[in-house]
Amino acid sequence: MEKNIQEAEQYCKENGLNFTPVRRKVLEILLHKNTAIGAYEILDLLREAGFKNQPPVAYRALDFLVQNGFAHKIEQLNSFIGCTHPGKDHSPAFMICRNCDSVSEEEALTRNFSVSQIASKSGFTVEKAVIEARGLCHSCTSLA
Amino acid sequence: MEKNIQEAEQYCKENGLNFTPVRRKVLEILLHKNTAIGAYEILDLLREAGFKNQPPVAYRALDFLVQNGFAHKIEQLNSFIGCTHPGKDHSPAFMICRNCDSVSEEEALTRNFSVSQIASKSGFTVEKAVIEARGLCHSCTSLA
DNA sequence: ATCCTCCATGATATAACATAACATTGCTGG
DNA sequence: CCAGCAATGTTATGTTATATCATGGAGGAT
Repeated sequence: MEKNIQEAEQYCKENGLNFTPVRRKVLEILLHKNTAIGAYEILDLLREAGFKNQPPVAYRALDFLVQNGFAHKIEQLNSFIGCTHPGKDHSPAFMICRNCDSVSEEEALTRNFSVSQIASKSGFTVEKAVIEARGLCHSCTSLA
Repeated sequence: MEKNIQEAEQYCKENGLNFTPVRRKVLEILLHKNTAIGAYEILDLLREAGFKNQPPVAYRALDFLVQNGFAHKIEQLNSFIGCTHPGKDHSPAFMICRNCDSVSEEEALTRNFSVSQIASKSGFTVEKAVIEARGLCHSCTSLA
């Protein structure tokens, strides 16, 4: 946990990123849970810790963390989770338990994998899968 | 398009589902676009068509359509798209173009596939992939 | 040293998305 | 007839997210 924070700090230093107190705090909050948490819950925790607590405070910090690979947004839950193995170039798959709300991040290496493979490796039983790719469709690629 | 509606109607008849006017209208709205559209935009179109337009009207119809496989929610966009090949048991993957906003639904058969496979088949260039599975984690499965 | 610019934060307001809760209607079967 | 149920009507509110403009503080250029 503390190790993850320090790695983030190191990475920011090396890459000219500003790892400010509120960004650090939000990352700490995220890493202290293994469930995804919403922006407004983060906001409450920030207030308790003495930070300002208007929505943009949380959303800005989250944007920074997501942009730089320290956190991910879980779209189905409109909430966020700390990244347990940051590294700029990964394409994660999340396994969200409907019973205990735990979220585990699995690496979908090179985007070449199958959900069932990943799930069975970790003992997860998939009931529903959301797969949404963003990019350029065939015609828009051609135009470029 | 009209064919899809009739199939939906037929399917509902066979399965004791109530394909009411507002549900039909929402499905028509969804099928007339190849982009995903938000609940409030649907609401506007419903009003124009003479339906009531409080939010629950749209959300209820959308729930029905999603429940029964006639539409899907695109989580990244908080919006909805008509299903082009309904059939109770499918596990779709969506390719969302950032340039023209088109969304294409590909079948991720048996949940055993890879995003890159699907994408290359359709000429889509993936920039980011969201993969989120819901179900039961290992420990919660054991407890059951 | 002064100023300028940039990035981050502070603060206010509002937009966009979604659901709770209760009332009403209209069908269907006893 | 009327009880029960599914769908819809209606009002209100909850939840998530962003736009916009103001302020502050660090670091570089002259």
